[in-house]
Amino acid sequence: MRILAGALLERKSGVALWRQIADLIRSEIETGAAAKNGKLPPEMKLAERYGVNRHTVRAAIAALEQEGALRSEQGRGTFVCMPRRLSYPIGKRTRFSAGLEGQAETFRTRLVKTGTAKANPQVTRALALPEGTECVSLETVSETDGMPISRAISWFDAARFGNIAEVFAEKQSITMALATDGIPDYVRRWTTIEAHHASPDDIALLKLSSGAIVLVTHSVNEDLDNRAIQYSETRFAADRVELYTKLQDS
Amino acid sequence: MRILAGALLERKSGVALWRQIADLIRSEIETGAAAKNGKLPPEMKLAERYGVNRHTVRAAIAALEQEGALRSEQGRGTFVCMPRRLSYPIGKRTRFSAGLEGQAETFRTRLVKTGTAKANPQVTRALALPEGTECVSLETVSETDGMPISRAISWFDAARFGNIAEVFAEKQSITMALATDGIPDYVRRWTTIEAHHASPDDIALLKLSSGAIVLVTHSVNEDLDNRAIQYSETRFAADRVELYTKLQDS
DNA sequence: CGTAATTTGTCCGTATGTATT
DNA sequence: AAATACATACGGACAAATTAC
Repeated sequence: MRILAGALLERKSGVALWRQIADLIRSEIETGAAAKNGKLPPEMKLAERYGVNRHTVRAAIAALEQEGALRSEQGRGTFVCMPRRLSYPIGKRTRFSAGLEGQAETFRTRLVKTGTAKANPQVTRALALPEGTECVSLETVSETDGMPISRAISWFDAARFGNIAEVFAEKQSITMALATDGIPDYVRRWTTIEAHHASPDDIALLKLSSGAIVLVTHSVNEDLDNRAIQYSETRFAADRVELYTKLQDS
Repeated sequence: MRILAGALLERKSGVALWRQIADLIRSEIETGAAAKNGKLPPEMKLAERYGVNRHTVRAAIAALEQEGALRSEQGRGTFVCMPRRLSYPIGKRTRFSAGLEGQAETFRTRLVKTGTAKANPQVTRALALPEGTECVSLETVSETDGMPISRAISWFDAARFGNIAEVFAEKQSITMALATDGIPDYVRRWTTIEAHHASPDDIALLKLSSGAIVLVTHSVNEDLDNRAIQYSETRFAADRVELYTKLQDS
């Protein structure tokens, strides 16, 4: 019956079967295991494979259609419309769109929220500022081809970059906003990488499913005089990206 | 107070309420918003805050207990037990115990399994060997202070390092085993980083609870003549480590 | 010290949603 | 389409352990 699926699907896990199957199909699409030539097996075959009823598979497919990963056509079949995992380089010269060049058609970073406030110690320590310094925060969501890839909160010293939110709103790029503010170039000083369960905010902004994972990086960028100018927390949808580093100094 | 929760919690969304609340509490623990002095508010207060029944909160807490984030004691309360993360540097000169120096008392890498076989294409490509080349694999588990931190599978060209398993068994260190085999020094060429749900093997070997996360790195080490000598997959317990990189080349 | 208040653990029952047959 | 089984969520009651007074 459902002996095989019994190993993969859990029945009282708090997640409905159709949603688990949706998650499964999504991840199988990513590894290329589910779909030959971009076409999914028939619903009956899938129901058999997962050891569930056809109606349950249909609910899963409906959800994936809703979120844009699949498109099914009566009489023809169900087809994949979903990108593969992107490889995001974290190096000395980390830039969002430049790093993903060639892996997607369009790039966009959208401003979600901005504010100015006394920064918490974590931020001021990273930026080497006195505790309690006023900082500007920029909350953004980055997308490639309409799919959210990551969201970030960045902090800047309000005394030097008080207007960065407005400049960003115009230029749509932090690199360009910094250039306008007298920072022609900058490099990544360090990056820490953690993995966490997605928070409710992650789930909403990155369009994740509950139980999804995010790769969380904290990083500091510095100008060419080695002065810290930007501290960021970036949260990547872990099933859409891998991070990548090449030959690095100790 | 339950107006707020009403905006965050969705009923009939395919995800059980108790699971959504578990996600919420987990993220609040991480930001430190949920627990004062490491103690969670009483179940009744939480139920009130989220606008649900106490039993639903209990289900959420039980899930977080299962995954190792909370511990509740009858009559006393529910307490946070998220361990502090070790910071594991991935740099040009990545070494296990040297990297964690000062963060723990004892370090140990234990050999779990070893074998020789035709390597799969992923391995041979990384090592720049002809497809189907015989490779030695070493499966290890690394611990600090008795707590498993990571496990790794490393592959070496069998023609050059056919005896590395025996040498490792004696030396208890890959660096020393390579030195014995004529590799006085080596550097990290590249690293990719992904995050996944823990596999059954991860759960067993790293003593994780079900539902835990692993940080998965793939990496290649090369000798001083830039010849690839070692390809590794390392799986870190994500709630015990963060990865760290400093100033790195493009 | 004992007693009451707090807080978690367990049991019952009922209504509704989900999945299969 | 209907019957069945199970999971989810709620409500209440009381027991057991700990803490406060």
